This record gives sequence, structure tokens and C-alpha cells, in this order.
Amino acid sequence: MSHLQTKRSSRTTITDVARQAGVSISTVSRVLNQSAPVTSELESRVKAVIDELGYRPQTAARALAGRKTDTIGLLLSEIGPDFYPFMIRGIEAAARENQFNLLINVAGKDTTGNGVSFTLGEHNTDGVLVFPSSLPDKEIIRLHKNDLPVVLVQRPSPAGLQIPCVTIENRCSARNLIDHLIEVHGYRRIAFLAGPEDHEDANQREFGYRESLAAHGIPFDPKLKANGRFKWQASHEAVEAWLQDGVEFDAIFACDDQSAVGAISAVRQAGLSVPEDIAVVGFDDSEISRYLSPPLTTVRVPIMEIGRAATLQLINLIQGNVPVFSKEFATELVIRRSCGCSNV
Amino acid sequence: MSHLQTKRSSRTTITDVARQAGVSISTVSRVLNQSAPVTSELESRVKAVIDELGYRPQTAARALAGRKTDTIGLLLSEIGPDFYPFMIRGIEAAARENQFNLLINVAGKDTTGNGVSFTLGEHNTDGVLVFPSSLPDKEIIRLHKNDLPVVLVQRPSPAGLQIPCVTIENRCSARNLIDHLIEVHGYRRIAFLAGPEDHEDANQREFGYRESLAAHGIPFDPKLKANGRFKWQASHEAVEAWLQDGVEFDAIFACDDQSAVGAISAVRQAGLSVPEDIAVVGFDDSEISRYLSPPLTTVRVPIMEIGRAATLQLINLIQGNVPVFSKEFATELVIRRSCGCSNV
DNA sequence: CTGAAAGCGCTTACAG
DNA sequence: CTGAAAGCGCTTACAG
Repeated sequence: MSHLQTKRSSRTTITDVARQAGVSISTVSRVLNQSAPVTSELESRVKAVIDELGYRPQTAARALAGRKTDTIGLLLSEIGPDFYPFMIRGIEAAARENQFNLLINVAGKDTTGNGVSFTLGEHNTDGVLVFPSSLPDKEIIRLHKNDLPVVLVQRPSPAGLQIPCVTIENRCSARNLIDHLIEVHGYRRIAFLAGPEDHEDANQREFGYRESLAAHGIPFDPKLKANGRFKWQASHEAVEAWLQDGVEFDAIFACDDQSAVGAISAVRQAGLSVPEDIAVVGFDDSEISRYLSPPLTTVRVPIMEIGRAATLQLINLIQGNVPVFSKEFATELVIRRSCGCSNV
Repeated sequence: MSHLQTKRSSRTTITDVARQAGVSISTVSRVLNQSAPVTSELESRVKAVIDELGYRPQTAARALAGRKTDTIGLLLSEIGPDFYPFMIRGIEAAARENQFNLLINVAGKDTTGNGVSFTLGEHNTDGVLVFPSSLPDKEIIRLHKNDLPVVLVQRPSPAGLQIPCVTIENRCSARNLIDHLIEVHGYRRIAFLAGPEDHEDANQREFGYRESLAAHGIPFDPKLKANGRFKWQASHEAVEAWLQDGVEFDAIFACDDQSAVGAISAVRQAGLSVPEDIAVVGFDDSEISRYLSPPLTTVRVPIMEIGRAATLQLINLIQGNVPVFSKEFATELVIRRSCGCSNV
């Protein structure tokens, strides 16, 4: 008669545990959550049964009854090769330490205008971490107005709102970096590999670059700007094109380390040396930068710490127990070989 | 009197929608899930209200009532810099295309023996993708015996069980790669940077290496083996140590591309050239390999496709509509400059 | 300290 | 095609 079984054998529930231990489900719940005192005798009896049955409370039931998901959402446009893995590492660790799960959604690209359903929000998380280009402002605002805790990372709050942000100091460091190229090495023709246009970090880095040029009386030359888009390939191709077109430059400021990798590869493939013929500098101090040949001069960004801080901010917001501020992380110049300096 | 408000204003529920649209919650549920025919008039009325109220069905309630979470769990020991981002990209895309959420847990390291609570399992997912070193066999077996769909990636099934696996062909490719070094370039002293000891891919690659040596009558020299552990730093240091100790070798087989990056960096930092003084080859063909200087000779592993395939396998298992098999992905030699070949 | 009961917000037979 | 009702598996006041 029972040839049509339910697909999955019904899991053991809190009721099974309670029955087997001879207590009420309330008591089981209490030992599970340590939410109220329980006689040590009952407690150990319940724990024994839990072990014996291999019982794990269902997250969905818990979330529904408890009105919280214990889950943090992570909205990114993309998981690139070097920067985001470290960012995620920081986020993941902070989340886990505080007993939160991580729901990740790589949203970006297919946000083709109309009715995209955003898979992360108030319906399945207690709060979200929003990275650049992952969510339209409109949706961010909606989440925020719906009282869902939101922390923005690497991007400012939409105009008029006070959503907490965790950002990076880009401008001064970029300026210092270019100052170094000009003042120490005497470069005057410094090419610039820009990042994605809607990326605030990238834009700020460009401002710093332009400020430094201006301060040294060097006019900005549009021919020396190309889109590296934080990508190896795009940057490689951009530099290749400059070289083929006979554009003259003695240094390249790559807007992030990834672009720098592409730039170096293009320069060398053209038979030129870094930094002897053309210097290359990057931004981020992502882990690979010290293993490039030559080791990359760049700006250190505390990537993991940013991920961790953003997550802790979000958790504070969720738990409502600490005032939450925006935070800008300091950065610092890291001089290695690729700018022309000889001290490793 | 109401100075003690509930923290979050109660969200709009299916009941609100039903009331406002003048229908039952059953009807709302039906248009939401398209699970049964609804008059187009009611349908549009309900849809309008959903839009107006900004209603999003709560995932927890849905999961509890529907007995499924629509969520896939991803268990990794670590998110490294280049390989896993692409793997995750494939997984994420496949999951999203099939309306599954992705819950990620980086388990590994703190599995310090005793009572670690595994945060991913039957209580919050419909199935899990398990990567090497992320979960003890014991827990994998428990999940499997509890009827939770499991797909193993880059690792074989625990002895005696038939858990579906998605793996990579490592041995032949490694052997072909070493054959190339020996037969084409005449190298005889080929150093080996091993991967993590418990990593099946790494072990298979070592077998291939040893097979090739043996086939050419070259004895395996333990002094030429060191632990690169798939890491830049460890590999850099290992090669540095060889060089300082005066160990002689004319080529390095780095067990993955990351180790190759560290190896190249150490060789060059010692003032030697790749491949003129020492050739270096890797494994994975991760995206960076073609942007290294010189471009890296390696073995192409279809990383994204593996992620996608594993995810589709898992979804098939979850939906129970297609037989699921284990699958081994083919790999192929990618000859670039770093082995000594001149054709880019 | 413990238990009975209500309720979280959905889905899904079951009637009609 | 539509609705009333049961139930998913928990948490949490409320009594005792």
C-alpha cells in the first residue's frame, strides 16, 4: 500500500526528541537555545537523545517562529580573482564567529532593467552587505525603508540617506603614489588605466591621479587614459594598443592590481622591461602583488579587515545594540620594484 | 503605552495581500507559484496588490510549508585567490538559473576534532556540494545516509559508498606535461612542488609526474620535492630554499598555477630567468596564467564548467528526475613560454 | 524550572 | 477556478 513514499524520509523533529526524552518540546527548545534554565538532569537527558537521534533543528521553522533568519546576505556584482576572495574571507569569518550564515548572490550583470527579482532581501536575511554595481539605488532604498539593516561597502550612501558605509581612502593615496612617480623618478608621461565607470573607488583614484598631475604642472592627456576595468585582459589590450599606436609614456598607473598584471604582461610581451623601460604601479596590494616580477609598487588596502568591519557593522545594526557609523579605512603606499625603486 | 515597539515593523504578509485583493490566501499563493490556474482577472488584481505593497513571500514560511529550502549548500575549506572564484562563478550561475540560493560555508580549518557544529546540512539546504578538506568523511556519510543529496567535487566518494563525484583528469595530463619537459626540452632534473597532502588532485598529479620520470629512467629524487601547498608563499619559500641550498634542477613542476606564481617569483628574485635558467610549469590554466611573464605552460582545467556541472548534478539529485553519475572532466596541455617553448 | 497552547507565514490536499 | 482548513517545526509568552 505504501508504494508511494514521500520523497525524503521525514526527518526527526523536536517532537521526536521530546517524546523520546520524556519532556515537552518547550524544554527541548530551551536546552537547544539555552534560553531559560533547565534542570541539569533533564538537560543531559535531552542532549543524549539529540545526539542519539542526530537531531538538527530545522532552520526554516526556527526562522519562522523566531522571526529572524540568522543569515547575512552578500550582494556582489562579481567575484573576481584576487580582491573579493580575501574580502569574502573576512566576511565569512566575522559572520561565522557570530553564528550567522552567509547567503551570497552575484547579482550584477543580468540586472537588465525591468523585473529582475532580487534574490536577497528582507524575505531571507536579517541584513545585507551591498557591494558596488550589485543593486540599483532604488532597491537599496527600498530595503532600507523597509527597515532591513544594510551596510554599503566600497560605495557611498545614496543621496539623502544615512546608510552606513565602509569605504577606502583612495584619493590621497593615489595622489601620493603619483607624487612618488613624478618626484622621485621624474616620470612626466604617466598613463592611466581606469576602472569601471560607476565604481567610486576607481573614480577617486583617478581624482588623486589628476590632482598630482595638476600640482606638478603636468596637463592631463586624454590619450593617456584607457579603460582597464579592473581586468587583466582589458588592461593588457589597452596597453598593447598604446604601444602599437606609438603613444609615449614612461609609467602606467593601473587603477588596481589586476590591471597592473595585465599592464606588465603587455609591456613585457612587447619586449620591454618593467620598470627599466616603463614603470607600472597598481592599487590594492592584493596578495599577488608581491609575487609579480618585478614585485609591484602599489597601495595597501586592508581587504580582509574591511570585510570583517563591514560584517560587524551589519551585525551591530541587526542586533541593535551599538550605534553604527560609517567608516573609512586608511591605506598606505607600498614601494616595491615596479616603480623603479631598487630597495625590494 | 506603545513605547516598547517590536524592533522591526511587521512585514506585509500573504494575508495582507489577500485581503487587499479580495481573494483567499490560496489564490495569492497560486499566482505566486503558478501552481494552479487562476482567472486572469484575479491574477492581475493580485499582482497589482503585490506590486503596490512591495510584498515578498518569506522564505522561511515557504520552506517550512513546502518542505524544501530551494537552497544549495557549498562547503569549502577555503576560498583561494584564483581557482575558486571561477568555480563559484560556475556554481552560482547554475544555481541561479534554476532558482536556487547559495549558502556558502568555509569550513576547513577550525574543524578542530571534537564538537564542531557543521552549519550546512539537511536543516537548511536541499543538498550540498562538498569540496576537499571541508568536511570529515564521517559527516559526509551521515548526510548521505540521511538522504540529503550530496555531490563531491574534486574528491572521490568515501570507500563503499556511491556518492556522485565531479572530478578532474589529473594523472595523464601531468604525465604528458612532464613528458613534454623531458622529451622536448631535455630536462632531467625536474623539481616538484606538491599540493596539500589530503588533496586528491594534488596526489594524482604527483603520480603522473612520477610515472613520467620512471618511464624515462629518471629516478625520483626526494630532495626535489617540496610542499607548495597550492600557495604563493609556501612555493616561493620552497624554491628559495632549494636555490640557497644549491640544489640543482632545470625545471619546476608546480602542482597548480598558484605554486607556479610563487616559483617564478623566487627564481627571478634570485636573478635567474624563466625559462632560460629554470623552466616552470603549472596546472589549472587559471586565468592569470596567460598574464604571467613569461606566460605559463600549464594544463587546462575547465573550472567554471566543473562548478556548473557539479551544481546541475546536485539539482538533478534534488529534483530526482534524472539519473546522476559521477563525471570526470578531461584536461589538456597548454603550451606557452615558461617551459622553454618559443611559440607563445 | 516545566508544560500546554498559540502563532510565525506559508503550501497543499480537500471540497465545492 | 476558488476558498476554508490543516499542518509544516519551531519559539515564546502564559500559567503553574
